[in-house]
Formats: sequence, structure tokens, C-alpha cells
Amino acid sequence: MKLTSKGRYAVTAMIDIALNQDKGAITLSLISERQGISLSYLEQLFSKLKKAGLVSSARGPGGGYRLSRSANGISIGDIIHAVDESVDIRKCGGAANCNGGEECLSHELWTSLSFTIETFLKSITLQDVVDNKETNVIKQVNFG
Amino acid sequence: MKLTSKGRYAVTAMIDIALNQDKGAITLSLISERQGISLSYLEQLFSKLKKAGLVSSARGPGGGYRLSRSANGISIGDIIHAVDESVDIRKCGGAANCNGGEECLSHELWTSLSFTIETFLKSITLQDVVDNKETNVIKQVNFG
DNA sequence: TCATTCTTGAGTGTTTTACTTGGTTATTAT
DNA sequence: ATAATAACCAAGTAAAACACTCAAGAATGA
Repeated sequence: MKLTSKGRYAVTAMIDIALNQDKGAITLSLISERQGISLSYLEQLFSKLKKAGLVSSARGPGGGYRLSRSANGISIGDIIHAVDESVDIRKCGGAANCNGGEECLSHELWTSLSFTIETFLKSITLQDVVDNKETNVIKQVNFG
Repeated sequence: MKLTSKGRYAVTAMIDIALNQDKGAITLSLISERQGISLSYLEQLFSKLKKAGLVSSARGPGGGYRLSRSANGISIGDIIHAVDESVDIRKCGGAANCNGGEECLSHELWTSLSFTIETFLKSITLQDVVDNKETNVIKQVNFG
């Protein structure tokens, strides 16, 4: 399970762009100032966000980053995955060899939890966060 | 967000006890062998599980650990919390000062996610896992 | 009494995290 | 041209966390 500052910073930075995209390309220096994130660290994150196709870039004066598709089309999960954070809680990563070649006793539990988190992150878009829609989320967990 | 081997080991060990509790007290050596977890590491984890009131212990031959209440009454969340793993994803831990005294843009999102995970872990008991009930979990996330 | 088992505290190598440093390359405005 | 801007890139690093090990001690039962 990896959900740390890296993923948080990436999401925060993407929200910043989404909020300001009407002003054209957004520079990392601006994001750095506004969100209190180190510029060099942002560069590393945006290298990955670009490779994942979530943002496009332009160099030189007037340059910066833009979302490469609408904020509705980018999920929080997309961003987290782009910066290499994994939501998989299982030691084996799904290989089911957690205990000397065998599935550990809690394997299915972690599978369920990973799925729950994954589903949550995929269900929320950048636009939802900009609109503060995630504050009204209703969660329901049932056993069959 | 902290969900690592520590929490996984603790849950796996507790499942082991739940599965074998009819045989009386379970020694850490047995759990260590069966689950492939270092004995000394288990000792540390059980020190915390005992402090949290989830297990009781007896020394000497025939001794070992028992669940201090029924497996139905122990949630996975109880175990995770007992070994000091936090499910809170927010940098500020809820203080809402993630960005220089202010809430960061993604604050509410992490609050929602933390709540989702917390709810999941609280809803599943040790007995559910022993019965493999978590494999049939149905997840539903709606926006209001 | 002796083996067993929990109990406790300290130490340790490895990995990860969250950066920093120091550049280079492309683009634009003057 | 040239200077400023801003993305791009590679490497290094201090501190923390992780997943243990090691060593000793104390209670218990056969």
C-alpha cells in the first residue's frame, strides 16, 4: 500500500491546474508557490503525469502545463497510478504466494480492500474534486 | 497512509488464532512457523495486541495467546489500529493545515477516502475472514 | 529444576521518501 | 542575436520508516 505525499502532491497540483486552466498553461513555479510543493519535486511528478498522457506541456515564456483532456475525464486513480503509487495492499501484489508459495490467510481480505480503494479512486474525477462533490459521497458496504 | 506488513502480519496471526482457538492457547512459535512470520517480530506485535485488549496471554508450557473476546467482536480495524497503523491518508492527519496553515486542495478527498477505508475495515470481523465472507463483499459508491 | 513461553528493550541493515543540486534544451519576446 | 523563461533530465542525499535481529529476563507447568 503506497499512498503518500507523492500521490497527494500530484493530485493537489492537478487540481490547481484544473482550477486555473482558463488562464492558459500553468507553470510549475506557480503551482509550487500556491501549493507549497518543491519545484524540483513537481518536475519529477509532472514528468510522470506527462508520460501517462494526463498533461501536455509547452516550453519557454508563456509555456507550462495543461490538462490533456477535460477534468471530467481524469480520475483520481489515473493520477495516483501515473506517479507510481500502488493501492494494492497485498504483499504478493496478487500473485497469491504471500506465505511460502501459498496464499496467506488474509489474502482475500486485502484483495477486497484494494478493490474498494481502487473503485473509490476511479469513481472520483478531477472535476468532482474541483466541485467538492466528494464531500457528499455515500458509502455502503454489504455482505452477501 | 500506513498499511504495510505490520498490519498484514497482525491480521494473519489473529486469523491463525481464530482458526485454532479450539485447541487452547496458541504459541507465537506455532504462528511463526505456520505463517512464515519472524518470532521476534510477532512478539512485538502481540505486545500491542495485548495492550489493546484483543488477546490475553499465559506464560509457561501450555501457555500462549487467546482471543480475549469472540472473533465476531473483533474487527479488522481493531487489529490494524492496535499495531499503530493509521488509515488516515491526509498529511495533516485531519488538522486541515496541509498547505501552510490552510487546507490543501485535496483535503476533503483524502478525508473521504480515509473514511471509506475505515468503514470497510470496521465492517469486517475476524470471524468474517475466517468464514471467507469478505470474498462476497459488495461495494457501492454513490454521489449525492 | 528445567524447559517452555511470554515479556521487554535495544540495536541494525536496508529501503523508501522527499527532497536538493546542477545542469540542458526548447521557446519566446525584445 | 540574446536574454529570459520554463520545461526537461540525472544524480545525489539526509532522514525516516521498515522489518526485522539480538539479548536478557520473568512467570509457569511438568
